Amino acid sequence: MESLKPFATGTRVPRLRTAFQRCSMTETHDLQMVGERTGEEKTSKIIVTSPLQSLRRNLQIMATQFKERQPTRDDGRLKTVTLKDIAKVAGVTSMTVSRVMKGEGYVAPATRETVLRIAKELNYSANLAGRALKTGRTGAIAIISGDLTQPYCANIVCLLEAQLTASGYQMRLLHTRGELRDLINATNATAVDGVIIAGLHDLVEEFRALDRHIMQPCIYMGITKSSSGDYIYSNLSPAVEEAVELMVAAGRQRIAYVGVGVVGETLSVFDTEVRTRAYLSVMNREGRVPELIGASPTYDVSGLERVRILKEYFQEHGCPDGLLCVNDDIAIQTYRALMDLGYRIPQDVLLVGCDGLPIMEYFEPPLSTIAQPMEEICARAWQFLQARIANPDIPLQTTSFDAKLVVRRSLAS
Amino acid sequence: MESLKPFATGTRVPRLRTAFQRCSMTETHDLQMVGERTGEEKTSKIIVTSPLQSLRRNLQIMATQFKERQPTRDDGRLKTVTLKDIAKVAGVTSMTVSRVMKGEGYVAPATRETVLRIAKELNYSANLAGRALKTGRTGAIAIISGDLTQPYCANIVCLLEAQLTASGYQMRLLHTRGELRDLINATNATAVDGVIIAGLHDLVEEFRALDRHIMQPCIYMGITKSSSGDYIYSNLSPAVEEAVELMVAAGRQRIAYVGVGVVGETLSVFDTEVRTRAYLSVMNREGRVPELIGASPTYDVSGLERVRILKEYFQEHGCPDGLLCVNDDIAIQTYRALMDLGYRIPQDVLLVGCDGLPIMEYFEPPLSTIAQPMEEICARAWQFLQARIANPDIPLQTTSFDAKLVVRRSLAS
DNA sequence: TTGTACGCGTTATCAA
DNA sequence: TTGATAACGCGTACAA
Repeated sequence: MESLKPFATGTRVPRLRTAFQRCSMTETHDLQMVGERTGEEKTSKIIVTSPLQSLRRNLQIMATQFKERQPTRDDGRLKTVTLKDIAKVAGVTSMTVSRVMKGEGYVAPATRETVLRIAKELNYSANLAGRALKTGRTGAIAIISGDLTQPYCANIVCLLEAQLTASGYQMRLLHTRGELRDLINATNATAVDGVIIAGLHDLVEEFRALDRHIMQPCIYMGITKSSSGDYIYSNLSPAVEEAVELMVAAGRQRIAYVGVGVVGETLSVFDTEVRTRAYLSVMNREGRVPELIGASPTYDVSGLERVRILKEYFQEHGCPDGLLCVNDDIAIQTYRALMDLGYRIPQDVLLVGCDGLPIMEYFEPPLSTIAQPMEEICARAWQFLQARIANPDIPLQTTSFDAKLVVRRSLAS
Repeated sequence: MESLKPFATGTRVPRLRTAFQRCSMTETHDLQMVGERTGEEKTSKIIVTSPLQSLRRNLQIMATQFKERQPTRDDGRLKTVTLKDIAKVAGVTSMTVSRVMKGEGYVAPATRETVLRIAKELNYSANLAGRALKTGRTGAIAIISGDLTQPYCANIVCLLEAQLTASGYQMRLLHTRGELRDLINATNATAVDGVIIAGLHDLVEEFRALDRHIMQPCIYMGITKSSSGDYIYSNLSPAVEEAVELMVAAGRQRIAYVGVGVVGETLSVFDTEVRTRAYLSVMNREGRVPELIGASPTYDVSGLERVRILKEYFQEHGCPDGLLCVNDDIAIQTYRALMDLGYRIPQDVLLVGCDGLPIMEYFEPPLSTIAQPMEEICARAWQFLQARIANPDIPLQTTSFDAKLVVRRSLAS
């Protein structure tokens, strides 16, 4: 490791300690571009120092696609290229062009080629509004999801987006912080061919009570079943039970469940779901005393406030030696509370979350979690929805997937 | 703390250790619903044990909104209620109904009331395709964002969604893992009134080279400026310099920068941006030797692979005593690498990330970061876009916001 | 204050 | 293999 001198900003970096000194990727390209209408020529130099292949491929695209912006019409609206424009240039009718574009019906090969060339030159792209008006299909799917800032929801949206895009559909993301009624109305006002409801763990029950008002085919993804519509069910129970049994096997005495809701004479509705039931069931089977901890009275409480609540609880009641959290968010908040109070994981407390967030692995110690097979679930949801759209009268479609316990150091004593 | 007996699943929980034992929220509601066409009556009991007020409000909605699904037409398409349907019932023309719905033009109060009542009864919602076709406005905005599984992007999308929704616009989320060309094409094919480009840190330069092909008004949000279009600029330099100066003041000798890209004779394009420049500049000013560490040759490398690369680097070259990371993701990956190798933060290494992700605060020790004022940035972006849509010919709109260093324990020696 | 006529861009249908 | 026609639902322009 040689010693280096300081240098001014903007100068080349001489020699640095570096993990990647294998190759210098610098290349210079002369990029020639010709405007289609004006015939104007442009040349610009581009220096590529990037290993990302797509950049190099894009140089070609830039060269071939260079074109001026379309002129605007007198009324200020952008003049877009329509089927008729292409038809006029090609000397055919818009119907022929339509057939070529859709790839359906009989068109003479020569005609097809001409039309395609012109369409490309004019940079044609179909007006979806016109098509939707005629066909009644918008080629879009609404996704109703929970708060995207929850990585769990973001992940679902991402996976679904990949699915839809692959099938040539677009995604409309719906999400409201307000009344569910607004969400339902928004859904109906949104021109889509179908709806997927996902990641609304806390609201799904309420939502389902209103979903008769959604006019489009509708698929549920989640941890509750439905009697009225297609759904994908995530079965968390086996993994929850496995986690508790691991804690028992590790000799832990006081195994508690951290959830959302008010714990009173009756469990809060928020927690009368599958995870809580599984926890209570296995605790009963093991002859243990259940302990329910409310980290947050409702879902709309900030993370730091939950940390405060949990610290208060642990200070007042002492800390259990095994903690099962309703989701990874709360597991992370519990982690923070435990750290603040000086507890050690896993020596003093075992900790496990639920959702399978990748971030869990990065904490010290790495945090265990219960993971759902999200890729498969999302793929299946899209499959169900496509089938339902194609034929609204097919019988009820349902599947369930088992979640899997991911054991990391936070669960290994 | 009394001792408790186990109980069977599904029974009431007798008495539990609990943080919230204040109140039992159980209420029972009889819900009466009447079908509008059939006159059929339904009653169901709902038990509310939730503190979430919206649930209670929704009971009323359910009662008033109950309605059967619309019948389907012979051709299978869902029969939707149109302006004409309402007009027929109300004994007016569709134009009158249109005026009422848009709230524009003169309509007699009595007529308006009748129309509104009927529209509500028929559960009318406007066909966006028809409106878009006529007006050329879709009421939708495309957001081109990076990978939503990056919390940074998810946050932006969330904030923008709130902005758009508040203005009565819808959001179309565009994102491709493939060629940028596809993304551009998708943008044009998507019927939207405008585009916001955000969170494409790694690709924004490439993208900008192609953005002439985007037909709609377009706003950039990011850490690079543009000469050709409206943009919001996040100025990270002052905060980066502040972080380095803090490390210097703390007596740290070897202050390195962890970024993405290949470090060779020339810095990779990925890292020839504002953060790297600010780092190099302040190191130069302080008379220090810069050290650039490539955690990942390109952006599409998995987090765990980056951890591996970083560990390899630290094992080979030893560990710097101050680390500045290009973003929070990489800061978290660096954290994991340091933990695996037994380094202590902040005793052995000071660590700071960049993005202002909330999750940073939950690590032990809490990790410092550089935060952009995202709410303001997103609000401004939407403001710019609205202005540009209203009048495409207004002069270039630009603003810049300074990022702020958030000092936590990882930066306090 | 309300109505008539027309066209936005596309495609289904039928005719040639 | 291609063309003519009509219609999808809405809103602008103008007439009454």
